[in-house]
Amino acid sequence: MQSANGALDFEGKGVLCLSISADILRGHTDTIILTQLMRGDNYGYEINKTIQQRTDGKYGFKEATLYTAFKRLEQSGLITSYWGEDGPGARRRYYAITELGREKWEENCREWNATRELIDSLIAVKED
Amino acid sequence: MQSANGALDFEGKGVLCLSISADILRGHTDTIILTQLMRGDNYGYEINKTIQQRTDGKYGFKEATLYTAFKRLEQSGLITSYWGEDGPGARRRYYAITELGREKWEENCREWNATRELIDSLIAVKED
DNA sequence: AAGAGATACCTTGACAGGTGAGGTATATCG
DNA sequence: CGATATACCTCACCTGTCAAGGTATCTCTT
Repeated sequence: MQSANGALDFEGKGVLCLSISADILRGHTDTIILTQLMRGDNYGYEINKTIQQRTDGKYGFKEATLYTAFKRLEQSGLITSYWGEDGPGARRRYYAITELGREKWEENCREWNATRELIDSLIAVKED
Repeated sequence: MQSANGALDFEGKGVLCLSISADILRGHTDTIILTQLMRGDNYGYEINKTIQQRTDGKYGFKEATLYTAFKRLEQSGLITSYWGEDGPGARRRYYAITELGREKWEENCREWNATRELIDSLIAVKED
């Protein structure tokens, strides 16, 4: 997954990425999406835009990544989905986090804290 | 890659893992290995043992992962290898970090710092 | 001398997540 | 009417991880 220059190219489909290689974010995709849904029901396109805004355009999911993640999360019972009311623009599929999803989110956050410390200690060049 | 319970099982081949799912460490493998080599030439088995010691047995590479990583790093010109002198025990293949490897290591460390902040901001449930 | 166990390396096939490249449909604006 | 934005979806491919196998050497025990 790591590209030749170690970073993602700046490319189309409404997604902006730079500096952060895909493999490093891998494993956080689900947690990031669950986090957005902790704030309330939302639909894919909007979730991704929020993420891009929050990171000043530094990061966003590729659409394929996003929708496979939704599928995976729904099949795992962490989220549910429903079609939004017919409003203006294209139809929207809304997602809602389940109780199981909330538990998973909390677990993932704890795991992230542990991981941060772990990696910090493993990429530090120091004597034993 | 995420196992059913979201964590790695505690299993054989001299590797101890718990709590941290594999996908989360993915992308840091190369950096972790390069870090060990920043301290001096070393061989695979020892590198892995050091990592396990440093993490109090919480993390270690599976052997297959380790040796594929060495291959990948050598093919990318980030490390070189040579057979150790015939000493006691089995033969050892030593690895040394190259100048390119040092540059990559520094780049990866910078990337890690950026990633940490990024994920911290993305898994925080707060208002805009 | 035979066997167990630790050290040390390696390969193969399967699997899962990310994603480029394609697609569909609707609404708005010039 | 065409372009653009919104909004969703699928497929094939690539890459990293890893279970499960393997080989060889040395030491310690029986």
